[in-house]
Amino acid sequence: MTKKTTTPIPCSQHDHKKCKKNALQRARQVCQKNKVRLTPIREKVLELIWQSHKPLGAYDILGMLSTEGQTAAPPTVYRALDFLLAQGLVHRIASQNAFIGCSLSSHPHVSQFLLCRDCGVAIEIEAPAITDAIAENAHQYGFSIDQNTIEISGLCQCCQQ
Amino acid sequence: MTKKTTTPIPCSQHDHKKCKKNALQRARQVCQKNKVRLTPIREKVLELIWQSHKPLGAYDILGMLSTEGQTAAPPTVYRALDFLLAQGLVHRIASQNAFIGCSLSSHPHVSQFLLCRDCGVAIEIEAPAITDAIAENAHQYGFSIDQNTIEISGLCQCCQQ
DNA sequence: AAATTAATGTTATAATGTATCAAATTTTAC
DNA sequence: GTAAAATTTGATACATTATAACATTAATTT
Ligand SMILES: [Zn+2]
Ligand SMILES: [Zn+2]
Ligand SMILES: [Zn+2]
Ligand SMILES: [Zn+2]
Repeated sequence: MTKKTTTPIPCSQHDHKKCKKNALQRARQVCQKNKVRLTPIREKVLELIWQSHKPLGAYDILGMLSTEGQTAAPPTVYRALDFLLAQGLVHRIASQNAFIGCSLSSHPHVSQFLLCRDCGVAIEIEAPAITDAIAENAHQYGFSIDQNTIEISGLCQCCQQ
Repeated sequence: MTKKTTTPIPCSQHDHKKCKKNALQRARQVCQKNKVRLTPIREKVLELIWQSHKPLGAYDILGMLSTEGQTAAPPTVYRALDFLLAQGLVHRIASQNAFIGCSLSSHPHVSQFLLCRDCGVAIEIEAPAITDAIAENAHQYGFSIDQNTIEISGLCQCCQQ
C-alpha cells in the first residue's frame, strides 16, 4: 500500500525540497513504467520547473539552462516539455503560456488549477465535483471530452491578507 | 419582458445571419449602457469574429481587415479585441490563442466553452453546476476567484458520426 | 558490428503580442 | 463656438512564444 501523498498548499510554508524530491522520484517511476527515457536534459528541465510552484515560461527555462554552463536553443526546451507533457509530468498553463510540475502524476487526472495573480503560485486541485459537472454538461450537448483546461485565477489565501 | 435567447448548437444548421445580427445588436446595447463607443473598427472586428462560431486568431482578423481595403497593423486589432474583451463582447480562448464572440453578452457570466477539435466550433455554455463546483472548491482553499478559464476540448455531436 | 531508432544540436523562421510616439478624432469646459 | 483635454487610431519597431528542417550524436535492436 502506498502512502497517501499529502499535498501542502504551496503558497504556504512547506518542505519544498521534499516536494521536489518526491516529484522527481515519481517522474522516474512513471518513465520506467511507460518504458520511456528520462534523459539528463529532460530531468534537468523537470527539476527547473520544480524549483517553485509558479509556472515557468519556456524561455525562463531556457535561460536557466543556459546560465548553467550548458548551451541550449528553444527546440531543446520545447522537446523536453513535450516529452514531460506526454508523460503527464507537467501541465501547460494556457492562460500564461507557461508550464508547471504535476503534483498528481502518479494517477490519472484532469488538469485543474487555481492560479494566484499576486504571488503567481499554481495550486493543482483534484475536484471530482468539477469534473463531474463538466461531464454532465458535455453529455447534454452530446459532446465527448478529450481534454480539460480548467484555470481559475484569483487570490490565494496567503495573498488576501 | 425580454424574449428568451434560444442558443442553437452552433455546429448544427441554424440561421447564422440572425445569430450574427443579434450579436451586433446586443453589442450596441451593451456599449450604450456602458457609455463606451463601438467605433467602426471595433464593430468591424466584432463582425469578423461573428462570421463563424470558430475562434479566430488576431492575425486572422488582421488579414481579413487588410483584404477589405483598409490597411491595419497588429495594434489596431489587439486594441479592438481588448475593448471587446473589456465590454464582455468576446472571449479569449487561451488554449488556442484565439477569440470568439460572446453568446451571452446580455448578462453576467463566466467563460465556459466546449471546443471541437475536429470542426473547430466553440460552444459557449452556461453551467451553474460547474461554476458552483469551482466556487466550492476554491472556497476550501481560501481562494478568491477573479476569472475562470474553462475550456473543454473534444468532439462535438456532429463530428462524432 | 551493422542497421535502426531515438534523442539532441543548430539555424532559421513563423506566430503571437506589446511599447512607443505621432496624428487625428471626439468630448469636455469655458 | 472655440480651446483644451481626453480618447482613438496610425505607424514603426520590437518582444515573446513556438516550430520547421536538417545534421549529428547516442542508444537500442538485429
Ligand atoms: Zn513545494
Ligand atoms: Zn496534474
Ligand atoms: Zn450562428
Ligand atoms: Zn460569454
